Amino acid sequence: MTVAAAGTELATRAALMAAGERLFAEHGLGAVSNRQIAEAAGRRNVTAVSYHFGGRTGLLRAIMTEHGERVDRIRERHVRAVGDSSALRDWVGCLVRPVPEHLAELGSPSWNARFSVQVMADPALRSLVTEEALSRPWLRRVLDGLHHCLAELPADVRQVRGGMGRHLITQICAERERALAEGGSDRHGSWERTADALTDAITGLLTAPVTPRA
Amino acid sequence: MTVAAAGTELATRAALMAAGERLFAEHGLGAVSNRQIAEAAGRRNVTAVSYHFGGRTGLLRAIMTEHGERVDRIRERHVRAVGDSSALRDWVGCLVRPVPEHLAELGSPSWNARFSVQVMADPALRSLVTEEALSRPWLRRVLDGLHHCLAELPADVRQVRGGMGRHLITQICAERERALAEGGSDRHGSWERTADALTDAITGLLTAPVTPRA
DNA sequence: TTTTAATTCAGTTGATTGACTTAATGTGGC
DNA sequence: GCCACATTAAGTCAATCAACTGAATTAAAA
Repeated sequence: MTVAAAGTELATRAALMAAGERLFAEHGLGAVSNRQIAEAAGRRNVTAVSYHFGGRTGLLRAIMTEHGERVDRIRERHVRAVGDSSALRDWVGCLVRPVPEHLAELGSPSWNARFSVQVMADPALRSLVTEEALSRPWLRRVLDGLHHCLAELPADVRQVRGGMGRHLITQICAERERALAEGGSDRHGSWERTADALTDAITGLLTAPVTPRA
Repeated sequence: MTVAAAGTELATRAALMAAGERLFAEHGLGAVSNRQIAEAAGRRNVTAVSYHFGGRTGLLRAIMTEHGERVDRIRERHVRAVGDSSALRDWVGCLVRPVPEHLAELGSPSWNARFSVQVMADPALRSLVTEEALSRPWLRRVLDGLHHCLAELPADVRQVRGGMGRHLITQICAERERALAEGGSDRHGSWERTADALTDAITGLLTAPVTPRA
């Protein structure tokens, strides 16, 4: 691959990824064909997705990886900032904040949060998401920190509540993204307030008293 | 429509609804055609969905309505039991418990929780779900009760946290349903424990302290 | 300039889709 | 026995899809 050729290739790849992300977020995975993505990306070659990504799954994976890496880089900063804190809220912040901060960086309208919801909802692609997420080292570090703070919580409860936190981050960010895209209301501070709201809620959720089993 | 004809029609309608619910839950809305539903329902008439429900949306609506009514009937019992309690946890219970109880009644494997996630995830059908949900009188009654208990919470926070509760119920029940269908582990008590876990978590989430805006 | 490889593109194939049409089936009412 | 009607079946239709083919285009390298 030559340098300039790489340049054009990357331009097309990026255009396909952006178009795919947007269309998937707007209409759902099942309602968008590879043709529509290529056309929305301004290519008259309907096989562009197949050529550049080997197929639909390759495109999805590329989109997820790009955002996943950027989010993990933000998360690294947060982890370094909290050091070895043993305050639960610090670690919840490390879990939550990178996501809305990333979305704020993307500007408005962003599509990534809604895209993620679509991929998560697809029974065949579900595993792809968790696999991709758990490959991020700084996320794993945060999960360790949380685990440490919640040592006294029964293992099964900790497990379930962790899943709740994951769902909350994904879904609430998608909802806010949707609201921002539609209403276009106060963009400044919106993501910060979302981060606060999620941190509050997830901290409360994790520390809630456990009803003893009957 | 004659009586016996109605009998056969209902059998086919029910078969189509069951098959559709299962296929949608397993593979996602976009991956299942009306033909496949008819075939899975044991009909060689590929236009059965169109004939009985007027189309895909009609089938989805019928499935949602059926379960929605049954859940609301369970919720009625819970509301009558708590009376005019002012304890938050009672009202959270009224919100949460009807769903896992309904799923427990359906037996294993059930598909409704995963089906609901699929419909909720579809950008075009989202409104259909909330519209259907808010048409249930006992759900509205519960929302009033919750609102009353959370009067001191800022309106926007109450709004967002209510959405969090909704997502949690939907997503966690779907996850448990999936686990039950795959692992088939201890079915007895599983839904009860899910109800407890959700009630604990949502109560904690709703009562968490609110970070003041900067 | 010529070569070379990456990329784009138009066109084809075979399968699948939802919507539609028409005929066959079966059932209750007369 | 016969009719009217709801239901099922079977076949057709145009549209759309992903995958593939081979030619045209592009631009760097020789």
